[in-house]
Amino acid sequence: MTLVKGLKGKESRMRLLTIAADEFANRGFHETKVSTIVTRAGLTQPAFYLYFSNKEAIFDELVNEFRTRLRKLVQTSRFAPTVEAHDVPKQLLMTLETIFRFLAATPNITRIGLFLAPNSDQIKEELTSLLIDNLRAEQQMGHFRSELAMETVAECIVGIVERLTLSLLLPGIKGPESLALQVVNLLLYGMLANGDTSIQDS
Amino acid sequence: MTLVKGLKGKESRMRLLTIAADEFANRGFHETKVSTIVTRAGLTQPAFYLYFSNKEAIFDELVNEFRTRLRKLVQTSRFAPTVEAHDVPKQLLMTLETIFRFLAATPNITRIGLFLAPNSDQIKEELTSLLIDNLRAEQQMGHFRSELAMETVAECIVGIVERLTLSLLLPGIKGPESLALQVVNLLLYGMLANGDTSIQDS
Amino acid sequence: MTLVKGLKGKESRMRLLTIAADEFANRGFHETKVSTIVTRAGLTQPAFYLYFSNKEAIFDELVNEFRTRLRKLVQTSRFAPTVEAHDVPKQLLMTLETIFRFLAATPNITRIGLFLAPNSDQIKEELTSLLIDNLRAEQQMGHFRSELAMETVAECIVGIVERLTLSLLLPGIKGPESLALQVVNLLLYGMLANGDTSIQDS
Amino acid sequence: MTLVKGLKGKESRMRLLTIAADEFANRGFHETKVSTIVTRAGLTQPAFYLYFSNKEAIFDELVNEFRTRLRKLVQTSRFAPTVEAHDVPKQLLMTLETIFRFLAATPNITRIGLFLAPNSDQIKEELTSLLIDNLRAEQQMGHFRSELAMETVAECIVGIVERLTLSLLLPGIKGPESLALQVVNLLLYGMLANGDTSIQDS
DNA sequence: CATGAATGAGCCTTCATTCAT
DNA sequence: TATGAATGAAGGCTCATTCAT
Repeated sequence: MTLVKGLKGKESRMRLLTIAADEFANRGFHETKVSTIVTRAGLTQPAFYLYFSNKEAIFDELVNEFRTRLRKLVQTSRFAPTVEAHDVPKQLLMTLETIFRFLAATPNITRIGLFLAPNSDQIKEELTSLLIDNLRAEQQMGHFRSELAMETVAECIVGIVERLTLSLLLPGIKGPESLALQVVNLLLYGMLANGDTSIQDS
Repeated sequence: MTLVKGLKGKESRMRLLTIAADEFANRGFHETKVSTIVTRAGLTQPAFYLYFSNKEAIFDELVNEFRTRLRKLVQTSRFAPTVEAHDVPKQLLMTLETIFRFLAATPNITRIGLFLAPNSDQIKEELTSLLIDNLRAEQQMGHFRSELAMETVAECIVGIVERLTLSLLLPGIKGPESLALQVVNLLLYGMLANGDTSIQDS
Repeated sequence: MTLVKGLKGKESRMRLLTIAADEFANRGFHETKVSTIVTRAGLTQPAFYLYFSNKEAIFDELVNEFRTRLRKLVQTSRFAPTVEAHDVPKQLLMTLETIFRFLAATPNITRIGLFLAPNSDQIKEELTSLLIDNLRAEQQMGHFRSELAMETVAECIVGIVERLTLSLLLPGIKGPESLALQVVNLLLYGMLANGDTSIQDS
Repeated sequence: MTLVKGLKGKESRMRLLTIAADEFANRGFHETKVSTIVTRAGLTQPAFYLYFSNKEAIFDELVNEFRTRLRKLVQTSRFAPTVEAHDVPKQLLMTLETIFRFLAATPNITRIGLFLAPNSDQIKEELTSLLIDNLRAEQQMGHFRSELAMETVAECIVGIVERLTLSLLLPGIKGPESLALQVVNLLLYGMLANGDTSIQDS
């Protein structure tokens, strides 16, 4: 007999979610069949509809899980406003590490929320605007160059994060810490060997 | 009667390609129906198979068109190897401008090749490795900081380009020149207001 | 604890019957879902099968309830055989009133037994043949015109009753007494303003 | 080769309609399977959707066909306004004969439109209101008794027609002419052997 | 007396693709 | 160069019903 009433149902639901995440991440929405999910979960088709109203519903739930967790993560890791100038690199580094670690820890819903969801753009926009707030605050405190348009910078950071995630992080080629470090190094200090040339001058 | 033999056929084929690009770009592969393409082209379904062996074939043709054109573009705009240090920014700027202009000029196949194609990763890898070659050459000439791993930097640049393309360029929010300028400014000189702090120090 | 053994079960069963009648009457057999009945009754699906062997069984029980009650009613209100000529209208009036009152009193099972049951024809046939007996007796006593075929007349009366029930009685537009009166008036005296013309003459 | 372009399609469509009418009439909407219709028509399932957008669509088309034809019929057979008193029976007889003949001639769509359609009530209402117009006109010309409420009389006639159709006409037990004659006889002259008793007197 | 959990069976519908003309 | 007509293959979903507790 079951110790906790309703436990078995919760477990079936959970199994379906996990398997669905795996299927969606590796095959995409259309190539993922309800029949496959259900078979892998050791259930039959009607059981699926016991827990989710349709195929889209389970997909959306996964997308929302990613979205919610990402949002919480970014909101939590906001720069402390009283940060000293020499703390900026460390702060940025930690933020990026946190993000990369989260993305690496949940690769399936990352793929779903970041690359597969029809509304992945919204998710990224949300992330971008949270970043913009942080960046602008730093900029007004004089930590970042005033001539940089932070909306664009934020988009760049998001672009960097998503590309590195897809091609280096998720395949396991590089780890979260390594990537965070390189990104900070690139973004803060730029590529040039010496800082004496400015593009505006040319 | 047609003046040039096969002209009408060529035109039908062209129409199908153009409409397909529009449909694929705006709805994705699965949501695009052969029946819709064909109807918009003023043809019937069997006519479609006169020109393309199946739905994937027309999609692939569009992907390849993008891929080929992008490849040509990047190969052409390779950095001249004998470049002077103060030319680096201008060179990078021009390269990025060229790329953004190309992407903005053919928005439909850009969306297809960059975001929809299952092999869009390959396309980006190709772009990345071309970039790596260029960047490494510059680095060895002492123009770029030696501690930067150019494979990662190249990925970052590609990530930046694709994100800015999707969220600012294709929607027409910013133009190619403006974006190129901002990217160069960010990448070359970094974000910090003054360069006296190093992340390694922390 | 329940005072009377099995009381709770009887109540559940009753509740299911009442709700099922409502659902069947308003949606029809196929559009009525066991799940709905059960939910409205505050029970779960398996509980349903504690009381009824299947969906058809509960439907049939409702149909039979209607059938039985109708049969009793009609048998009871049989014409007294020794009726005087001037009592005929009153008798018919009372019979019709009784029927209309019964139908109006239980609208749900009326709808089910009269319009939804696949065997509603049998029910009506039964009613018809009871009517035929009565009518023929009257006819032989010289109260009704001898050239009328009472089988057909009985069908007509049943048709009138069912139509008036559906469109005027159940919606509450007219009451049982009003309808009975009009029907008697029409059936006994006919429509013609004066009786001097006969169809056979034409 | 086909003589008339598009003929084959029209024929397939027609076949589907005819077979569907037969299935619906004999089994009802839910028990009728698209697969059955299509098999009987010598086609496959997708072919069905070439001609009808779904199962309901073909059902509705049959209902509408019945509705339209019935409407036309009744509108056409309207009483001529200048009718002489002694023509009334003949007129009514002809109208009823026409209706019964129509119903008998197309038994399948009759069953569908009159007893199966969810909106069969509307259809009958429409018929009723057309009847009311006719009856009232006659009444005002003094042909029918002024104390009869023609709305109710019309309902009665419709009820008679539908019941006789179902139990005597469609099964082939009686023919249109016979039924029409009996109905007229009953409706016009009433059931009483002599007209000297009035219900109001009792 | 009742429930949590699950299933068997089946139907509608869609879409890319083809055949014959 | 094209069309009218049709199909193969498959997938999502629903519902009545049952098992084990």
